[in-house]
Amino acid sequence: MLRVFNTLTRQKEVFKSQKPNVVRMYVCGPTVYNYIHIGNARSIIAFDTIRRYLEYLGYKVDYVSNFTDVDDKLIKEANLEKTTVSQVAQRYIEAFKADGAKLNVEPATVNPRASENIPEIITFIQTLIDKGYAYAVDGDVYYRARKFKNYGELSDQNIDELEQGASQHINDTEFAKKEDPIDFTLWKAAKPQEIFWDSPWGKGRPGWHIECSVMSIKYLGDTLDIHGGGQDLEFPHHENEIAQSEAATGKKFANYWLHNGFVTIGADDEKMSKSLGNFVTVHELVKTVAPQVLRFLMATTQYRRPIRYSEENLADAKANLAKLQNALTNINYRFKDAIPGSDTAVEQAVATIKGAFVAAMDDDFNAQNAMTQLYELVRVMNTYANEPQAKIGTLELLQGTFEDLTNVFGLSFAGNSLLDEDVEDLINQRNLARKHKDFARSDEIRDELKAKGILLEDTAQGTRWRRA
RNA sequence: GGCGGUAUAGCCAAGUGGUAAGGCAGAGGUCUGCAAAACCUUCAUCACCGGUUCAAAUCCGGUUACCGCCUCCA
Repeated sequence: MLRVFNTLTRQKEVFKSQKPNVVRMYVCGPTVYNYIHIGNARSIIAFDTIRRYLEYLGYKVDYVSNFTDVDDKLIKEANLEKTTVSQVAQRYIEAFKADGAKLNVEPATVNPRASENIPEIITFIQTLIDKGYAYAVDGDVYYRARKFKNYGELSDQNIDELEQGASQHINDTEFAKKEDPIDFTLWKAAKPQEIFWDSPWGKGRPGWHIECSVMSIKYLGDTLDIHGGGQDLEFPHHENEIAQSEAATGKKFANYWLHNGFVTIGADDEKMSKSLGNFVTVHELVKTVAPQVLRFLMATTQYRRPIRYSEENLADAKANLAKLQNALTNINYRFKDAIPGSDTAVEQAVATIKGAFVAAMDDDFNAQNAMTQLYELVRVMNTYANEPQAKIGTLELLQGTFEDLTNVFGLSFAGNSLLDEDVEDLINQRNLARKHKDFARSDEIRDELKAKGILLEDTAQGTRWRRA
């Protein structure tokens, strides 16, 4: 039975979807004015892993994640490059999808864009005005936060205790227009030369928070099963989404709120963020680090915990990944001399491992404990790879279980493809040399292959190879 | 100021009352022509102080350090 930590209640709750076997899930996506960095990747991978586990459990997951493609930063970037907002957005949306593919992230069911949902956004804002939850001032529209009785519930904020301007990102002229400092923008009037859409309040563009309410409701319905995002979105973004959505629909917006922890960097473990400038983009990192290494590091850490970004952690991830790959390679090599049948002791061990794996993931996606089970599976695989007589049924079970479990983390391992004939020939020559105890020649061939990135291993069942 | 998070071996990290999972690195061993891979064995009393309890990393009180959010951020 799956239990998840719900930010709304600050405790683990039994997960129950509204429709049996279907999960409606919305995750806040990026503002596409730049390449995504490791911190963004963490969020994407965390929720992709959660999605994969839900799918492992048999749920169909309707997964919606937006692209914020209209906002101040995009306008600024477009001006800087002397191009249009939509061209900047298009470029980074494509980059986002390319990075995601490298990280083995499943494509979302829908990636709605703010700019493509303007009529719906305007209608939604009008509804809020009609209900008295919003007001227009000089072409801007603001949400009357204090009128929403549960404002602050998600992040446990007492409205009167909020320190105005504590984040140092306030704009005095904007505050002057608001009835109350905590009110937030739904619609923003366009300045000259800025991208705009016509609206009942004049030319302008949507505020940041409104698009998520509008698009999640449009694609997934009034009440989501799961709403996800980074911890930095709890307040005010998600608080505002709740206020907007529930004021408009009169229904609960999301049953479970999940928030992932940050990626930290440096001696003080500071949060990696664009504003601090201490970020590494995925685009850059994958030039020197295999994407799967990053995926491993992030997917195998419990999603709410912080992750320190460091050379050492990447090296650890790489070593562990090799451990997994070796186990699969070792098992794969036994098919050629295996006989039909299966070993019940191994089958029982595998069943125990799978049970413990599910129990771990059921506990708020405890990836660390789940990984412990994967390592246990690896041990069983390696031990079985040394069996004098392997059986096909057991090999298939080990191989299949390994694939199913690693797939939950979004890891996929290539089997050994056939070597070209020259390499195969060299291996045969070497084995002949070894037979004649010509170890000089034997080692020479091994070094030659090593230079090509192919490592040989002599086992009781013959020589096997793997890529370095 | 308000709200929240973190502190466990050289590193990563699980564990919320019953006597410290797992991985990497290290040490020893088995196997091997040598190697590699693998397997086996080994390696901590849990930031600090005080309290409750037969029993605490786990509960209570206090202290310290670091991080985050308070309308830019995943």
